[in-house]
Amino acid sequence: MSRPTIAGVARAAGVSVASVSRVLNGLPATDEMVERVQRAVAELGYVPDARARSLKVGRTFQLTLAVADIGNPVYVTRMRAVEEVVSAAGYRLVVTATGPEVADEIALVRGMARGYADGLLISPIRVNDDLMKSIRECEVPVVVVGDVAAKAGVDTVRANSPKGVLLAVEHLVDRGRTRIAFLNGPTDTVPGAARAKGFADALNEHGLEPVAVVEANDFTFAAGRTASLELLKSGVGPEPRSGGTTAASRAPGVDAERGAPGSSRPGGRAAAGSSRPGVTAPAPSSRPKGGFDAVVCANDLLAVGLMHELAAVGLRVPEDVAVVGMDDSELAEQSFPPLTSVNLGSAERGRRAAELLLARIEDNDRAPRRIVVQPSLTVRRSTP
Amino acid sequence: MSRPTIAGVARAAGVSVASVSRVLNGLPATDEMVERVQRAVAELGYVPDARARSLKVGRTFQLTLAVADIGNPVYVTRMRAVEEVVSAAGYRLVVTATGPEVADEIALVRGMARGYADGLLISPIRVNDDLMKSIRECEVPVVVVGDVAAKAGVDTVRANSPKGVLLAVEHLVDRGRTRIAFLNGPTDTVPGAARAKGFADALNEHGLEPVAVVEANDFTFAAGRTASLELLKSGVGPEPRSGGTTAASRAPGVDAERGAPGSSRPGGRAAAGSSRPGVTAPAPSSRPKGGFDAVVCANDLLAVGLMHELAAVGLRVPEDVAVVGMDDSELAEQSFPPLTSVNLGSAERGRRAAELLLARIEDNDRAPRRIVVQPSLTVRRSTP
DNA sequence: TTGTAAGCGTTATCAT
DNA sequence: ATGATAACGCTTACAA
Repeated sequence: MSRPTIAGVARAAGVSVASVSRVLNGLPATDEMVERVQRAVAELGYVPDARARSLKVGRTFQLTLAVADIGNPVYVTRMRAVEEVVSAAGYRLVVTATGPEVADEIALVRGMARGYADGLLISPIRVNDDLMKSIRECEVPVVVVGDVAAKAGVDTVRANSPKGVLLAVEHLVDRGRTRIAFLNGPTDTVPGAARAKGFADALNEHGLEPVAVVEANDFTFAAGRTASLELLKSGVGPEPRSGGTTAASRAPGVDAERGAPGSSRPGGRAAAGSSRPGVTAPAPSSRPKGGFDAVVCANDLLAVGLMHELAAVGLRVPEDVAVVGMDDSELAEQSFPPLTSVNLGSAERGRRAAELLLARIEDNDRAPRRIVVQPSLTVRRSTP
Repeated sequence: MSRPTIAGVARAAGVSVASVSRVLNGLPATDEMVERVQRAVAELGYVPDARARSLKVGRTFQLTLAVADIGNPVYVTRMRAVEEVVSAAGYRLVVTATGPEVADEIALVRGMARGYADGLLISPIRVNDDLMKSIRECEVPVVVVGDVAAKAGVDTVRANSPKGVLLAVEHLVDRGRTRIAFLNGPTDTVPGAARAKGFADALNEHGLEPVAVVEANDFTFAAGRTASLELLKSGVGPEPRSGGTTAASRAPGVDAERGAPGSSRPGGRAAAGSSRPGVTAPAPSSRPKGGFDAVVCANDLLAVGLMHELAAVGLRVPEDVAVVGMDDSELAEQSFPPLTSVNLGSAERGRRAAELLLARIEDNDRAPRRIVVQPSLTVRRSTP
């Protein structure tokens, strides 16, 4: 026997389907009616069909959260926050993973027209006009978490990345580090571009020259390691190229634990650093002596990748190199040493975005809002 | 103007709704018909309503993956694997997070009757009869990833935890460690119980006595730290209680970096260890001298938590204490030192489970299958 | 307060 | 091959 429908319940209770529906939806009915219906429902184990219901009422009471990479720990914080406000409002949250491609995201946004959910929360990594167009034309309300053009006329909640990078740089300067490198993610992404600019501005503001800027292929641990290798090989390592005692020589018993990939390179490549693909170093004349003593990383995964490579060549964090990450994800506290990280308000952004989405579902005519969440710095042990 | 329906397309194309439906579903039609319909569809930007469709055909072409804790990195591996086979089969994967409570999971399983999806993939942390009952009675096919009673008559894909623990112990013994402690998660959970038994058996097989068994409140990083503190305080630390030179005294420059919580306890509590809640230590007579030189952890998060506390009291991994985790999640390679971990086949289990689910959707009468995925050990640097 | 019936957007059956 | 029409399971006017 198949699943009971409202008709079956009505028959079993000896009432009309309309009455069953009313009781189920808490509309006025006599006590006896309620009683009879509830008994029948319990007896048959009836559960209303959400599809039929939503087909009729035009709402699914589901909200979709689209994330590009479930593997990034920054999303778990966000998901938890979103889930909280969404379920408090009586909605179900469903999470779907889009790939890293813009096309995947466009397909997802377009697909919302199929009626899967009443609204969409999306944080695009890469953005182009087609994506913005599909978002604007989406059948259901969309709020985007991330920095997209204001003219888009869509609700957004974004972080203040430049300010975040500034906090990182200020903290480092505060702790006496001025030879600062930057390990970024791909700059053809929204966060990558924002952070690149933020870093340039922040250094500028402090009258500093960037020691090196490396761009990882992706915002992942693996990409972070690869890029860090480049950073170390690029000739702007922390060892001074002439005399001076640096921390590196004071790290006994740590640097010998593993073959140090960075140090097994052919010697004398220092000068070639700036011509390496993916690595941008200032002209030798303006480059500070002694390479970097601190690295700002565009996210925590990259930072952890970097710390692994630093350890591999016997450099200590924070003594030799201070490292600060961004996102302040769970990984930051789990890493060793625990990572000083810029909290870009991932949870807060999720919460606000969810609220915006709910508000727009209530009233689709309200003017688009653009919320920006301010960053803060969580100091842990990866900086002095 | 609202979303176009199939009727609108029919009108625009000057044909019947039935014809539109046919063209859209690839049923036979003249070239001209196809042409006209497709033009109208493109013109109006028509997208079929999935709810109406699934109401009619009885299938949603969506599959639900329920996870208890999105924060656990073991799930990202699993999700990726599941997503791959599911989308290859033309289904959409939606992920929903249940809480840690059995009640949440029961609610979710029951809720499937609402028609959200065609099948459910669930890995319950805690299991009771009610949950199994709801799974058995679920309106849609369910496959459970995890170890549940065979009599349940449901498709399952499980890991071989005991074998996994055995691999860990064998590896440690192989590397000369015999004073092995166990950091487990809650034993009222499925994996917790399985791993507890596995540890006892594994030690038995090697003629070893457990040095200590600690049970964390949860399979999380935070719980791992708390429990590790207990492990260290319980009096079965690696320092010998009488004479002898241990590794702890050979760790210069590492142990002073942070106030060592474990060592600030009131002295002379060693004997009280076995009476501490949550800590089970063998009777003093049978306890090996010198405490543990290795710890097996029930998952990677617990292991990382432990490593933090070990570092805090100046113990080196793996020199002083070898640590092995379980799950071989992304965190294992990201942790420092990289964690030797038992690969319980998380991805493989996800893949097989998804296949089982698809097969059962095809044919609901097939006999329930119980697949077990064998573990392997990934050796990294947290063991000598 | 309760029942009857229309209709949400599809697909599928039946004629044509 | 195409068109009219009856479901799918529910909610909601409208009538009684």
